[in-house]
Amino acid sequence: MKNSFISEFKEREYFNQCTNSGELDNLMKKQKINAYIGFDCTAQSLHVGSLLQIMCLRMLQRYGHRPIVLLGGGTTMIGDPSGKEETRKILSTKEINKNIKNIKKVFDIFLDKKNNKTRPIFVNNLKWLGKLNYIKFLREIGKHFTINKMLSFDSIKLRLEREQSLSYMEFNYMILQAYDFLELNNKNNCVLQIGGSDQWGNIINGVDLIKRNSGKKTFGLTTPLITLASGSKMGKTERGAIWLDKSLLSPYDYWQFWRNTDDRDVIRFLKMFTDKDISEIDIMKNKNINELKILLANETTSMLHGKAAAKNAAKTAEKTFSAGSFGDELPVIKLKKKEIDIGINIIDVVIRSNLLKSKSEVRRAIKNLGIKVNNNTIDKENSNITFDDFKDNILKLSHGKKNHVLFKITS
RNA sequence: GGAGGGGUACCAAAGCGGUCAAAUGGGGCGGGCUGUAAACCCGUUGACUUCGGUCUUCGAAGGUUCGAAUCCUUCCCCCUCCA
Repeated sequence: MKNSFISEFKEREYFNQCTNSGELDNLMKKQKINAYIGFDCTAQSLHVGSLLQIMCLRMLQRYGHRPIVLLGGGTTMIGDPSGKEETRKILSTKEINKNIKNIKKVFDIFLDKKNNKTRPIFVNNLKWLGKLNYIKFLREIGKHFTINKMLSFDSIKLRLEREQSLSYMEFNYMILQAYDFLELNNKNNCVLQIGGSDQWGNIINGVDLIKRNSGKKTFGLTTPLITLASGSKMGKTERGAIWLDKSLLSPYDYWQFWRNTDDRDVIRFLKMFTDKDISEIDIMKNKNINELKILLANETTSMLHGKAAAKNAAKTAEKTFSAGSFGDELPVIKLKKKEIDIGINIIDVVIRSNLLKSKSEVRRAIKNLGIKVNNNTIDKENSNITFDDFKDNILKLSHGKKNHVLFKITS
């Protein structure tokens, strides 16, 4: 049973549901297959919420299978009602194309493009969805779907039960996704669709459609929704999404995200989000939990941003937290010499750092002893920053224990 | 179509003419303890402020009043029951 895609899939806790995992396992042992995952292109990039799916694609490659990355240029124009309370905002084609271009970069990083046998195929479903003829589509595809069944799917049912409006446009989403699978099955011999657990309904619709339309057997496989030990969804922090894009989230912040993992999630995340062998992780289990967190942060960060960036992030964290100093991965803000000559208030400096948004927040933070300059707590809100506060032209400003910014003087 | 209930800050939910920038809980943020964890304890949670105050907010728009989240009118949206 060892060393099969499905068994490792289960060991790493990627497994939620499968249309027929025994049969799929046999198939994947016997031959190399093409499998696809679709990605929504509503946002300008992907965030950790998609990371598990990306890891699935990587694993496919490791077992010699070929991943197909479907960037939903067409379906994004419709909007998946799954798990959504309201209709999504409708994006223009231009915006979607811009997003697709940027999202593709993520896969260029995570997936291996050198091996000819496993090199990923990128497709945009707008290519076929955009050309569909309505009457023809209804006659050939629409006839396989019964409204009775469509109404029973969670994505639809929940919306109707809550009497939230569901447009005819969105109602068609699952058919389009099913059609995607059919198309990929025909054109690319794709026999497996993987997705998050919320995609189950959409996926089995595709499996059914292919069966009815061409009599071929295909598979669906889903991953669980990752909830944190604290009960919340992964990847959504108050400060914003954990983007897989260094222009939206710095390597250091990405590293910090993993470093701050809840104790109870560390082993699970090592299995899910690193390439470490399961056996290796099992041995490490008893290691110091903080070392494991650092390992997790290093592994995940180097996978996305490269070894050097991970190392820098780790070094900066080490200096900032353990040595009470600072590292060069911290954000740097420039301050003009003249501004200090004139006299610049601590409140304005904090605002400039973007650590806090309003002056009231800053005043509050000062009152709560949450603002520090070079590790010294500020307790008066009407103090000024002076040249003496800069050592080697650097001033470290902190909000709380984890948020630091460096200031430098420029003439 | 008929009858009733409701829309309050990030969320849930009190308030029902002045003492309301609005109880309470959750969440967030900060402090303490620790391990950049969890749990727990404390503080804080509209904006601006010369710290005296000032300005904007309770579905939307009007009105009554010295004064409205609270009363009236119209409109929009949601929920429950009946047909």
